[in-house]
Amino acid sequence: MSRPGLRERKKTETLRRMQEEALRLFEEQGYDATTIEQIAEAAGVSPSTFYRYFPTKEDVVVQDEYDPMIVAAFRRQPEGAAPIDAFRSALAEQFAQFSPEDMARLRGRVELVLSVPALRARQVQQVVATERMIGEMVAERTGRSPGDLEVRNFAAALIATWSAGILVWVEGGGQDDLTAVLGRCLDHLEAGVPL
Amino acid sequence: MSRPGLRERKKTETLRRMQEEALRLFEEQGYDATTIEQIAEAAGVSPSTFYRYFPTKEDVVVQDEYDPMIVAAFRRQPEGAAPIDAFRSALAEQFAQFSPEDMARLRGRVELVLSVPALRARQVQQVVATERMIGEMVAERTGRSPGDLEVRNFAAALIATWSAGILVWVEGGGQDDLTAVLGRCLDHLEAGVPL
DNA sequence: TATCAAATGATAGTTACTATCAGAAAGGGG
DNA sequence: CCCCTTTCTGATAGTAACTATCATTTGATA
Repeated sequence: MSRPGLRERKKTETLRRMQEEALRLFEEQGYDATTIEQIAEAAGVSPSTFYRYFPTKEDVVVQDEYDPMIVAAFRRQPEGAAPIDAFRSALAEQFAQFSPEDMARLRGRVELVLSVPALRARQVQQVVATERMIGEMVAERTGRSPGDLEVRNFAAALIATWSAGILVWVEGGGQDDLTAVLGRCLDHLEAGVPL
Repeated sequence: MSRPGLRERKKTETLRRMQEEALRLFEEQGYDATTIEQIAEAAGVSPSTFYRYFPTKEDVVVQDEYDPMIVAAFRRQPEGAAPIDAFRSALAEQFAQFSPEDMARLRGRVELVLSVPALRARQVQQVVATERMIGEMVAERTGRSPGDLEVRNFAAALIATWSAGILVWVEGGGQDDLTAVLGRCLDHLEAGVPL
């Protein structure tokens, strides 16, 4: 029953502080120019402690809570729906409950990740994991094998469209309605990406 | 007129030797367990020289000559053709002149890249660059802007399909006809990735 | 052969990351 | 309140990728 004890509170507090200071330093002096020592120093811990919380420097930035949320939303869609429609609904549901601050944070993070090669690389691993999850879910829904060429192709194309949409959205300054942009991407994909 | 002098021949020879020895060592003892020092030693050069040829350890493996070739083949396709058809032809033309040895090498390299996270990350940069080039070419052909949402989406989906096809091909042991696999992927994409 | 430019090797340094171990701090039982 | 166990932290030492710099060698050229 007992709420999180002092020990656990201290841990989450330390984690939050390290992330905050790290992002601040990255913005102030750039990602590469910021050392682990500086981050640890700013957060009032030793470098050893930093590595206990984050396996790599990149992980301070790239630790996605959104992808799993959207995958979960996808899973909640009715069984009968076409996979692409299920995904469309899942995206809409998810972003509908994002506050403007959430959107701004998302955009800021995407911009940082885009500007630092090491972070971009790390982000890709996340995306690949998400692609695999989607592939597995779709395989289950349609009664196909996860290794099926079309299942793989569907998942790959879906992720690609999703990413392209977010990129264009960020490049546009985050002014447009993200759900609408992604909707247009999905429509275009469903039509066979004609030009 | 004069053919490449001794100097240049030595350079390409050194490059080839370093790549060869690196791949051998990677296979024998693993990527991470192989140091630059060992590669340099095996190739009979100093570590300094290694870094003069390859900016990073990853670049010994990931330095694609195929992507540019396919982009060039794409560029050679008739102006009037639909972009997706142009790409289909470009792929077919390209792989048609691959020897079985080339195919085996391609497969081996893909497998190595897949198995090492650092290499996968590096490979992505290449793919992103290729995606951009395709986007620009398509924009030019269709008279649209390179930042156009549909142009971006087309390029992203195309690259995704391409990658998915190669992955499935490699997972199948490279037995299937790669051109056929990629053809099926493109057909599926053109149909709107239905499931 | 003498000269110039390019390629190489050697050295020293920075930084991300790992391994290990001793000490501090939190939790639970008497 | 004190002891004991567990968990977290800090310090130290080390590896290896990568950078910067400079002296040396080697291919090209006149």
